[in-house]
Amino acid sequence: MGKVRVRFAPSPTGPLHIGGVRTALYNYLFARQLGGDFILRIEDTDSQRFVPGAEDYILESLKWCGIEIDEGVGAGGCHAPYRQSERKSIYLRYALQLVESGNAYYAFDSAESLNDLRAAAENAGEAFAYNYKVRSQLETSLRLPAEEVKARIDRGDQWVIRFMTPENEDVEMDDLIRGHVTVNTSTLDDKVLYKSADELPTYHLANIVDDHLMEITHVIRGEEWLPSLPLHYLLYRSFGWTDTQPQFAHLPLLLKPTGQGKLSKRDGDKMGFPVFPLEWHKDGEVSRGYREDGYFPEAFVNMLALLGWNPGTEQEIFSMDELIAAFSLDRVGKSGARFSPDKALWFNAQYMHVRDDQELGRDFLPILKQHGVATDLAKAAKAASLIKSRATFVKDFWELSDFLFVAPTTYDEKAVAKYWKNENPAHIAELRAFLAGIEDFSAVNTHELAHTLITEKQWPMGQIMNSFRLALVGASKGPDMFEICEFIGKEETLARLDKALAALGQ
RNA sequence: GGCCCAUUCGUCUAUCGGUUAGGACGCAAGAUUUUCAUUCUUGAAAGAGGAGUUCGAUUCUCCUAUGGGCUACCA
Repeated sequence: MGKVRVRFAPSPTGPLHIGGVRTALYNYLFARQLGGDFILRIEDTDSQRFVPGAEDYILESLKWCGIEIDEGVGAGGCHAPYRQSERKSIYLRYALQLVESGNAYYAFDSAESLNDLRAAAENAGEAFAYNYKVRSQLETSLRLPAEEVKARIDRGDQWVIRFMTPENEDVEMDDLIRGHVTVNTSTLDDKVLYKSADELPTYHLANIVDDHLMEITHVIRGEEWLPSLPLHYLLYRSFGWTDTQPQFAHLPLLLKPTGQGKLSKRDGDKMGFPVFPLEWHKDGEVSRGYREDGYFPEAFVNMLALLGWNPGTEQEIFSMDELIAAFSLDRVGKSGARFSPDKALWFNAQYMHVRDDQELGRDFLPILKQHGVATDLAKAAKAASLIKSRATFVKDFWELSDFLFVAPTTYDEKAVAKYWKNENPAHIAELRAFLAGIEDFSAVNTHELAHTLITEKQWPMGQIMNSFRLALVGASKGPDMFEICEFIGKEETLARLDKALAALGQ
């Protein structure tokens, strides 16, 4: 087999949701592992549903995720253009080719007459299907004389070209994930392939023609396409392209966290988690995005990769390179995966714990500034190193470390009641005097000296340390006490102790 | 309604006929720690139901149930 070529072919009808991102990711992983090409094609054949900005959104989302486009919109390539609206001139030829070979026909039915037929069928308790049973009685080139057909077209009547689905034939299909699937063609209807109204093909035609022209070898897409796979097989056969037909893999869908149905745009807003990679603005409404919520792209990608695929080992944390090496379509599950916000949080926390301090410091700096703290990168990075093990997002940092930058103004009542009693205040006063005599205020040094003092004096360690923490932090939280001392410095440490002794009494 | 796909702890999942059915999230308990976390240990928690096939089925087949998708001149 030649070079592997896969495509991600979204429709720019709105923001990509995480299911779409996962489809792109799997395509990308598959291509990268096999040294193939990952192509981005924009399927904008529906002029009605086109949403401005959606294409940029898709591009930016892929970029944020670290999914690199080898060819296509945003990258160029020898099969350009990659936007179907810019390829519209090529599709009619192919539709006509099918008409000529007897695999498709013209249909002149109006939208109203079709609606009437549907309504009539519904009244009779059945579903209307445009298929072998009815097509010869409708306004089609199958029934109308050739001259009449030509006259109508010349006259400018609107028409569509429909695929003539063969009757009662079993289509045998193979799916890389689902295995062998058989469907009888009599259950299918004659899909519209091309419409004269806007001179545009429908998804089915454009998709097959472009995949063929772009030499796509593997089609990896969502399960919602499985029902149209027989049509696609038939289309390849009618064109005579069976020998180069791509292999198919239909991915299970992403389901709502609770309740039923596939994940949809509104779920996020309702349940308080993002369904989009990036924030999306539309008509004054804002839909949350993973990026804006503070997720690391690596964590987001890692989480998504494991939703429907697993490596068969117990490894859960994967870098993109590791995913590329480990990914395989035959380890993709068959059933829909319910998306879990909790797990997403956990993944981000895992990446947070090992995140570079400098990088975290850079992200923390503007937040500090917002709170009126003027400090430098070194301090922000140091603070990050002290608190990242208890954070999920950088946005948690301030709440977890405000005491590193601002002296407490209040003291937690419960902590006061629990620790600021008995001999403790007096011991704290003694500790304050002791610390005042220490030159080297590094955490290791103060730790050692203070521990020695407390041990020699036989003070209760837990009581003293907690009182100490209460005085410096104002609450029972935060990193190692001596790390805090080092961070705020000797002067501030002593000042806070004085303040606490004054405020809480001895 | 019709067609197609799926079904293991609450959730994501491992198992490719023989296992005390494993891991992770979440939950609970405990350990460590000067606090809060982190980390570690432990615990509760699953094969939808029914028929087959087989010496033996979570695993293979069928039926039922349930869930999902599709059923547009949308993708």
